[in-house]
Amino acid sequence: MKKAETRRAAIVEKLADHVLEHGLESASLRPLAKAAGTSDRMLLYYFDDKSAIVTATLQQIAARMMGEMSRRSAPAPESCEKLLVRLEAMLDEEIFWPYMRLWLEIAARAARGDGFYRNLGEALGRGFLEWGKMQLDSKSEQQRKAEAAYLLQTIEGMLFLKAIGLDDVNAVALGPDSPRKAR
Amino acid sequence: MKKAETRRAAIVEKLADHVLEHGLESASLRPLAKAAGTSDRMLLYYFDDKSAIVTATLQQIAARMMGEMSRRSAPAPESCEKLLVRLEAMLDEEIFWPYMRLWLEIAARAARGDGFYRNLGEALGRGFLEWGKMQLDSKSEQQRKAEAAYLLQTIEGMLFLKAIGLDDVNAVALGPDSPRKAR
DNA sequence: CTATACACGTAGCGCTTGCTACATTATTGT
DNA sequence: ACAATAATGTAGCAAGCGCTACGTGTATAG
Repeated sequence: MKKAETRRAAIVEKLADHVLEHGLESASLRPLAKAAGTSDRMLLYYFDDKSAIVTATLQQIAARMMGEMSRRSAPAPESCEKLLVRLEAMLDEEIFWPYMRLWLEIAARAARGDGFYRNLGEALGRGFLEWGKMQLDSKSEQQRKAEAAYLLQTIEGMLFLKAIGLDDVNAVALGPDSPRKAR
Repeated sequence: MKKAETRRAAIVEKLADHVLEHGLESASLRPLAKAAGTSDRMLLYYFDDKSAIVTATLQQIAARMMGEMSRRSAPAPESCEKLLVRLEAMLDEEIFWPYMRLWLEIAARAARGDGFYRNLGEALGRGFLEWGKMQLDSKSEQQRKAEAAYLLQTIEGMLFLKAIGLDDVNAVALGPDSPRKAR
């Protein structure tokens, strides 16, 4: 009873580690089971089917990510530019990269029309918007919304370019000659 | 001799259709062969192995995409803002969506460290930068570079948000209250 | 002490994956 | 016409996929 839940939770922890390291593509039952120190048979004993396993694992990962994010919240709201600088720095922290490349995988599956990943992606995206709004010291609610949206769009663009090895382009796009800085 | 090349080219056309519609994930030999009206056996007769098939197919797709892009080049260079509007419109053309979601898949694989997709992604990204530079009427070379980078980063951000169903957020991020528009 | 529910191993099913061995038919160049 | 070569069909392999049937040991409740 209680033991089952404990064991289940321990398994999910290890599954989260594995998925963060190897992605969804290699998330098939036997490798997952091995990573969790059990068998495919037992994974399907603790969970209904594979999709339940993936759901629980991604929930765990989302929780971890949320923890990392809130640990990096500013003590007080700040300006959009300053927040962007902090987000930029986060993207370069190696701790975030596993989450980020997984995030890309989720987006790719959502783009293919998979409803599960589409809903998940939308929820996580809107979650970020809420987090962003709380960090911002915008003048109006309209502006708060617009700035949060701007930040989300921008860091996703940065994520994408980083993924394909164009970090230098990111630097230029945020540099002094960019329209972002032109005022 | 010539017949072989012709047949090969015809096959690649159909493979490109299939990959554009169903993505790389479902690009396994037997489905591909079926889409091309042949057998897995014959695919491996015309190509060395699966990776050669994928390479040829993606080359064909890149060529098609390039055609669509150049067909939409402005007659004369234009400002960064105007070009962004045109790119925004392209992203909403249904004809581009198959390319865009495939583009996301490539980025996701590149982020996972797959060298093949990393190189491909970087090459395509830099190709876009060149295209963008040619469309821009920037004042200096520095600015041309920065604006092209800005455009690439921005449309990738838009692509990402569109993928997870946040088109509304895109609209807000480009709207009047966004820092992008702040004088 | 025994009956029952839980926990887990072993083995396998039917299917798909990339790829190959072998044989056969078409199409050539001479 | 014939020999060589190109093109294609049939079958199958070993591995991996999600999932299940069936057994067995073990803990616990009556």
